[in-house]
Amino acid sequence: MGVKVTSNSQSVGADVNEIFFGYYLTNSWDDFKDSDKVQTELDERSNRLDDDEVKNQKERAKVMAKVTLEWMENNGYDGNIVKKWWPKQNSGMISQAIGYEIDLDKNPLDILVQTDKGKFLGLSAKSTKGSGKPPFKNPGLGTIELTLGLKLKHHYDDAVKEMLKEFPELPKINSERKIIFKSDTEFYEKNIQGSKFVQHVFEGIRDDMYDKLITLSQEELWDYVKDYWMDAGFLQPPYIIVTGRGTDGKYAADINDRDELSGENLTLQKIGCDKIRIFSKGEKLLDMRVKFESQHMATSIKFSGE
DNA sequence: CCGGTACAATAGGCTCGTCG
DNA sequence: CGACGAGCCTATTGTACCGG
Repeated sequence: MGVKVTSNSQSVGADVNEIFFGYYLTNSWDDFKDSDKVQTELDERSNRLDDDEVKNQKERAKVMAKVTLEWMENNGYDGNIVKKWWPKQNSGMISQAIGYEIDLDKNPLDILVQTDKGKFLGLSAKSTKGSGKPPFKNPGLGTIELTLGLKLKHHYDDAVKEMLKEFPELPKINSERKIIFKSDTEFYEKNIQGSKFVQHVFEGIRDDMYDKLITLSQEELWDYVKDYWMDAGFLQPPYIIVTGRGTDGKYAADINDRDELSGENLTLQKIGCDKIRIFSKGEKLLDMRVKFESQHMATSIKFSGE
C-alpha cells in the first residue's frame, strides 16, 4: 500500500514538474483524477519552492508535454487523452484505473494517461525512481523439472545420503533436521551450510539446467524465460521516460522509448555454483538461482529469478 | 585519497496454502 | 503429517558517490 512520503526539495520540484506535465498534456485540469487534490498538492509544493524553480519546472513540463504528444501520435497512441492520473506512488489508484494490480516500485510511471481509444500509457517524468525491472517468479524444483523435462531431485537425494553417511545421527526427515540445524547453529554453519553436499546439489541441478537450456533455440529460450520466470503481464502498462531540461527561457525535452523488454541475442553464463545468468543483447536479463527454501539440506529446493 | 553513507544487489529465511 | 511451492520479507554485502 505504498504512498511514499516525499520531503526533500528535489522531489518537491519533481512533483511540480510532474503535475504541470500532466496538465499541459491536455491544457486542462478537468480530466485529472482527483483534480482538486492534485491542484492543491501543486500549490502546496509550489509555495515551498522559489519562483524561478517553479517557472523552470513549468516550462520544462510544457516542452515535455509537446514531445510526448508527438511521440504518442507516432507510436500507436494516437487520439485524444481523455483521462489522467497522478498517482504519486499510490499503486491503488493505478490498479483501479487499469483493472489489474501493478507495483509502482517496478513500473516507474509518474503520470498515467488513457486515450479515447482506451489505451493506457505510463509517463515517467525524468525518472528518478523505480527500476523498471520486471517482477520475477520463484519457481520450485518440481516446476523446473516439469517445464524443462528434467530429473533433478536425485541430486538432492544423493547429497542427503552422503550427508547421512557422514553424520548418521541426523534424522532422516527434512523437517526434523531443520529443527536441529536451526538450534545448533554452530554445527550447521560448520558442516552443512556451504558444505560439499550443498555444493553438489546446487551444481548438479544448475549444470543440468544449463545443459538443457543451451540446446533450446532463441525462440524457445525466450518463451521459456517469459512464461516461467517472469510474472505475466510484466511492465504493464507500458511506459516511456520523458526528460525535460533547461533553465532561463531555453527548454528542451526528449523521450526515452525504453526498449521493449525482449529476448534478443540471448546468451547464457554460469555464475558461481548456483546461478545461470541470461543476457539479452549483452545486458543482464535475469539470474536463475538455485536455493533452499531455508535451512540447507533440510528444506525444499526452489529457484529465484533476480 | 580517504572514510562515511546511502542505496542497490544478494543471500538467506518466513509464512502460508496445497497436496498426497 | 510431511513435503513442496511460491510470494514476500529481511539481513548482509557490495558499490558508487561525496565531502573533507
